[in-house]
Amino acid sequence: MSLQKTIPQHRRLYEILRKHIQDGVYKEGDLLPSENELCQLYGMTRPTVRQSLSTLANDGYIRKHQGKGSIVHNLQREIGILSVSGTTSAVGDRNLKTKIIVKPLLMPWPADFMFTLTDLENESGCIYMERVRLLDDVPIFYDISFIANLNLPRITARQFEDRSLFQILRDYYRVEITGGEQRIKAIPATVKIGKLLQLKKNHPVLHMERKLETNNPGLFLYSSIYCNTEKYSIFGRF
Amino acid sequence: MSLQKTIPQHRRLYEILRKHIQDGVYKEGDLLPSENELCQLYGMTRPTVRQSLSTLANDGYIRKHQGKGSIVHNLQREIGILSVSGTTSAVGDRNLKTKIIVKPLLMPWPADFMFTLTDLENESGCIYMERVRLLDDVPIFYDISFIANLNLPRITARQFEDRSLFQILRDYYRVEITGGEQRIKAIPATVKIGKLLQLKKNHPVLHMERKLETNNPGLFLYSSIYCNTEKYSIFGRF
DNA sequence: TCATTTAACTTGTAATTACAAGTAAAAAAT
DNA sequence: ATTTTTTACTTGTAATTACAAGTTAAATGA
Repeated sequence: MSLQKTIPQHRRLYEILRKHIQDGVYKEGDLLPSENELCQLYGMTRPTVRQSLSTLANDGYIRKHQGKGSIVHNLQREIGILSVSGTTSAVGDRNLKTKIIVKPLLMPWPADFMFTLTDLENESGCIYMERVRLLDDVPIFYDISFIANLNLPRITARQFEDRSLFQILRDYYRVEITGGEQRIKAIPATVKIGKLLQLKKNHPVLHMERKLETNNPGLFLYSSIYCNTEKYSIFGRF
Repeated sequence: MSLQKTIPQHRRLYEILRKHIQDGVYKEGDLLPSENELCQLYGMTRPTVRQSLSTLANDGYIRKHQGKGSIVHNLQREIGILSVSGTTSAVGDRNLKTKIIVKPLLMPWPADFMFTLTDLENESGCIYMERVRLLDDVPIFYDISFIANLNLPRITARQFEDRSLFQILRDYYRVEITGGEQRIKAIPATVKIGKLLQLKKNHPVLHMERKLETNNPGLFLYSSIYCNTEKYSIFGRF
């Protein structure tokens, strides 16, 4: 079974423009080519172009202004609440490092998992991994991830050091995040969490439990994330 | 200047369906009338109906399935991260009470405000209020709100006890939330916060700083929210 | 009876046309 | 020179048509 037969035109243009925005071809505040120009450039009609732009706007990559145009709005932002916004200065990706605590391994799901699982998920077991992410060599996230072992061949062999989990899923398996839900709490740091995040025991830590939906029906990503919010806040747009 | 001259058809249908979903006319899991049926019912063409449904889907009220239909998906959810999801049982609105700590009053903006303000906002001053919201008589939120004093006549005279701030803005001033941003941290409770949320000093507390955008350009709602996440988590979808 | 095929739905994609409404810069008038 | 008007753009709204693709249940076959 092939993953995608034909890509719709509006999707194709969406991906082109999104990539251009992320790669900096169009920068924050820039005006995108007008709808009619895009029609000519990519040989589509306006409704098709508008569908692409509409999706881009919904995803927060651009803002549309009647009579003016589409303005790039590529704020610091990932899925839901993810990005880290430093209170002192803006943070580029260059200072972000990832340390693997537990390499990806196949195992059964924990007995009392934080989310309810489908039978299919339960049967197939999960890919488990633990990572700590550092910003300027300060540990910010302690990340425990669970993915159902569904249609992800050889994933435990991939290199997770530099690339993000999302990027790997996207590049190798064409898995895209389409939405999700999360629960957030403030909890006192346990000894283990305190050690990993270089905080004292009982220091306030942000705890997120997340379930991410993908374009692959039935495939979800689960993660339990502990955040050191001493210096940085969790930033989110909606 | 009137707030709205003519409402587009797709917007009108969107509002109708959204209201029906929220009022329970269409319940969770229900199948909405098909696009062609909606065309007939409301005298529109399919592109117009599809635009309404597309917006509803983007806002999370429905999910569309090719060949099947649009399924209502009105999960517990407000704007961004707001809803409270009890770990023990689902929480209805009936147990939610609001206690006013500081009644709405007009005052200048704080000197070192958490977000940067426009000149217009700075000149007009802000409407300030403090509230504590209780769930089953347990204080959950300590909410400090700031709104620019722009086109909101007599707002300080309104009753804020039962109704939410959002509801008042919507009903009386036609102000709708269109998006926003927020920063989240885990912090130790101060003495004041501990007192209001019935927690010991230094107990972990969730702190959210939020800026909400509205359909009224230039009008933003700001709030600083402290949450007791002992028994309840903050739940969010995206 | 059971499995397969067909038909009748559903939403998805896409081109075409027309006009409305907002924006900004050029042109004209003062 | 400054203000006003016009013009040429931009996106927004909306109807129309056609076919593709996924879903479901009825009809048909063995």
